[in-house]
Amino acid sequence: MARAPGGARRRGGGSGRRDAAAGGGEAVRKGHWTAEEDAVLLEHVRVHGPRDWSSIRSKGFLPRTGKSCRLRWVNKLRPDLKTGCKFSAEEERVVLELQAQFGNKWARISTYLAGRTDNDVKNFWSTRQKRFARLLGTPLRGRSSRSRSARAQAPVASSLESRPATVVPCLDQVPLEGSSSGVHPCRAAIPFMDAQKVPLEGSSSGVHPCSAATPFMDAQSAALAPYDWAGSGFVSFDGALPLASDSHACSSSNAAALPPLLPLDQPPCPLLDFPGLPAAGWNMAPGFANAGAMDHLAFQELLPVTQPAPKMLPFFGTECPHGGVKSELPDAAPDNFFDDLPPDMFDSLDQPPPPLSPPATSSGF
DNA sequence: AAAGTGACCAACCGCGAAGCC
DNA sequence: AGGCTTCGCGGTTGGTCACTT
Repeated sequence: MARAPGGARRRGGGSGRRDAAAGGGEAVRKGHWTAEEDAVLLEHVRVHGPRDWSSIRSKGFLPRTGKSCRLRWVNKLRPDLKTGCKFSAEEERVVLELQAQFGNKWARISTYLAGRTDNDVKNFWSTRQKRFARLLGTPLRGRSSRSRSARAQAPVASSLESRPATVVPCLDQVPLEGSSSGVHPCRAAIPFMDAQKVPLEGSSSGVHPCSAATPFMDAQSAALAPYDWAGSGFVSFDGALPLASDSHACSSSNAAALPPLLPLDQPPCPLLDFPGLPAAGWNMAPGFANAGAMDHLAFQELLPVTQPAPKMLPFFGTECPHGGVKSELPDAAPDNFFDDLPPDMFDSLDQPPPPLSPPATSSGF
């Protein structure tokens, strides 16, 4: 949703309050950022890189805490962000699957989504949870489940994350469009898979999810997952999306003993080359053109970006005028592709994930 | 047209981890 | 080793816009 530029709105009303309390006497500005502040921050990043946030204030560049500066950079000023673009169906799918895999590790999840921040993902998920809660008539614990008016009347409860033993909404009770009755929730819940063919955990087939999932995707589903890693075990149904640095490992005879296999340990590194970058507007340090989760690495090594990073997630559709992309999956994958699914559909898979081989260190973790 | 509500978004806070001295 | 500082993350809050009633 296109919004008034930062600074147009003021949190708490007025022209941005100043907290004189924090710090040693000097007022710390809070609230929305002005264009001038953004410019100062950008200049600081240009010169020093996305680091030394505290020095921004200590050196008197901005009356903002380092924390606030970092947040502003990460969420709004980073040049590789998609701003103003809703999550596409594919992004939505990725979020769902990674959330099932990682839980509410938004920062981690966001590394797999070009141009999306943890805040984006978090907000997206939260909104989605609320939507489903409403659809299912199963109020979420916590603020998210309440309408604004209700919010004002009730104390804030626990977070979404702190839900107790998960109650997986019974899909039988959910009027799923096109869902076939009698299908195991795991099957029904994943419409882009051929529900009848997805091997269930504990099935006697002995088919490793890695090798099993892909071939069972129907043609249309496959078309919806054009990213290259979709074909190598992107989806698994044994509780967690597997991670694997070597997709060939899936074919190993002792596949069951293998670490998780999701071939995502190469996070969409530096991500997209966004034509909408303000590259011409401000001089980015070398390596910043594709700075993302790799901010620090990119800057530390000052890797010149000699060629655009591959578009890791080209399926997101056409580019938005301001640098993001619009979903372009008209009929096959409507934007509300998952809208008919219960919010906790992956909760049944949300068991403590097996020890993951951490994503490649290049991911910045 | 106004009120109510949902969706989206920006930014804050608290906490924990990591790094430094 | 322990305290302090900085940074990063997840959760939460509150504002605005858009849509519905």
